[in-house]
Amino acid sequence: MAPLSEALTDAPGSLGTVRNAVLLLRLLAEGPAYQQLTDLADRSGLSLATVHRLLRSLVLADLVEQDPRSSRYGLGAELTRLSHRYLARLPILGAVAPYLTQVREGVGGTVQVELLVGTAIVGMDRVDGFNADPYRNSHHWRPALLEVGGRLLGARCPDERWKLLLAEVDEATRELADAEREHWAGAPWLSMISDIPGTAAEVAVPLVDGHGTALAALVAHLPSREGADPVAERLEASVAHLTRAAMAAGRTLGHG
Amino acid sequence: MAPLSEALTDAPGSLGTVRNAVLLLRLLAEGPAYQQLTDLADRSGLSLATVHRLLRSLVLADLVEQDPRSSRYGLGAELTRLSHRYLARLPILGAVAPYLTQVREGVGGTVQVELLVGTAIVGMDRVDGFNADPYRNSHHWRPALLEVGGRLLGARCPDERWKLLLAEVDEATRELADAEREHWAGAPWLSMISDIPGTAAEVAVPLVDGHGTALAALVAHLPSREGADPVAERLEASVAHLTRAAMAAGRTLGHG
DNA sequence: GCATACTTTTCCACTATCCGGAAAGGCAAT
DNA sequence: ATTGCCTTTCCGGATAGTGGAAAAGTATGC
Repeated sequence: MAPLSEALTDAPGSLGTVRNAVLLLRLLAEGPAYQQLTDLADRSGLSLATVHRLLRSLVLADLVEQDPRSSRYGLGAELTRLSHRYLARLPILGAVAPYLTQVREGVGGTVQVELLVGTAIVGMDRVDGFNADPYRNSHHWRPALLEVGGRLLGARCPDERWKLLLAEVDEATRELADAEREHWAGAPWLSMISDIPGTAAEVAVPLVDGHGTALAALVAHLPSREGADPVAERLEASVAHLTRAAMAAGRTLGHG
Repeated sequence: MAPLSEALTDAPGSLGTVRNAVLLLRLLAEGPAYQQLTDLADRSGLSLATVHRLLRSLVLADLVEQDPRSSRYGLGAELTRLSHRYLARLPILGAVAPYLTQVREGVGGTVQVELLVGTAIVGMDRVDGFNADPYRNSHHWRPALLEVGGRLLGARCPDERWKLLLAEVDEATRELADAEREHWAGAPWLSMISDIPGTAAEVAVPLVDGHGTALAALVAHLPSREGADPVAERLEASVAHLTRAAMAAGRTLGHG
């Protein structure tokens, strides 16, 4: 049976139909954009007829699209509408949004607000730097522990969730993460040499609410400028800008 | 019965459970962030027990969150992950993304890629202008026909969909839209005096694939600069930049 | 060109399971 | 303490979702 289905198999008190529908959405979310019925039936462990019925229902709801050419199935556009509604009413996003442009001014690079959802770190809002690289990975996402923002947020999660995050990465990073967790959880900011071309480093600070829980990460990408001040100095300045914005956002949030 | 439920009531060949689950998601998407069970049961026309069961299932799947304080229900974070996966694999977004920074350079204002989903126009990718207003309505969304991008895309839709769009706006814009549809559908670009503070006008061009169907709109917000060239001139220049990017994106798309 | 293999879709009887009414638990007020 | 409101659980019965198998539709081979 597919790994994903196990995670959902034993969920007492959950409607089977809903469970199966969500399972299909998850299967569609991984792998290629459009997938065939047979394959989905195989991976889900459900019968062909059931999968077909479920997908037809989801298509009717626009949560799933069927490619008219190949009649294969993929995720649907309605998901973006629901997601937008979710984000539009997320207090933390509204709280930081006004400060993002200021931070860009100070940092000079791209600034992003990242959320930890499931085991992935995803960018929810961004302000691109002035001389940003044309290759902007807007909807890219990676396992949380591979990104600086994810480490910051992941280390602050309860152990149960932390284990899930570890399971998503390779042996090397797992060891690193286990060794560094304490440090990551306590640090007021975290930096990392960036994989992104044209960017020297990325640095993140947590966005905390009135109760002290970290809701999101504010991440800046420092551009690499030849012959400019050493990275260490610019990094320090960036941290100052980020923290200031984070604290301001935290204040407007208050005790949620 | 609530207006939304009617739209879903008669959907032959759709599983009732899925239909109801989606109905609840839609109800949660409109109105306040967190809503109470009783209210949802009322609006959906379903029994309390049923709504409770459905919501519990959706919570287990992270598509819905329950506020531990008030035990009210709202949309869940998993929606953003699914939405991200959808967007990450949407060809048109990948095709324009590299050109957005160029367009910003030329236009000097914020540039956005907008999609028509349901009856709403939503921004899927954006590059903020250099002196962008701190008030950036990132996850704002409005009925399609109120925005210039929505008019461009809506007018190109089949009549059936066009009617739905009309139903979402007030009488005045409805008349305007009916009169202008032909024009909007044929125009290679469309502009409009902007409601957004600090912005003089917005202008949009369609992003078309190899078959000539408009998949999205590329929208630029021209900043208002005092004593600068008349808006008309800057608008013309912006249209040039936008069209060039749109054509380049269309080429990399090819015949999908 | 036909034949083969594969994939999607439909049909149908069965019973698993989803539904609604009603009762039981919580939580804030008055 | 009592009342009212909202959430959660319980339960029998009938609905409606399930899976096997057959049919329709499409691509691939020779």
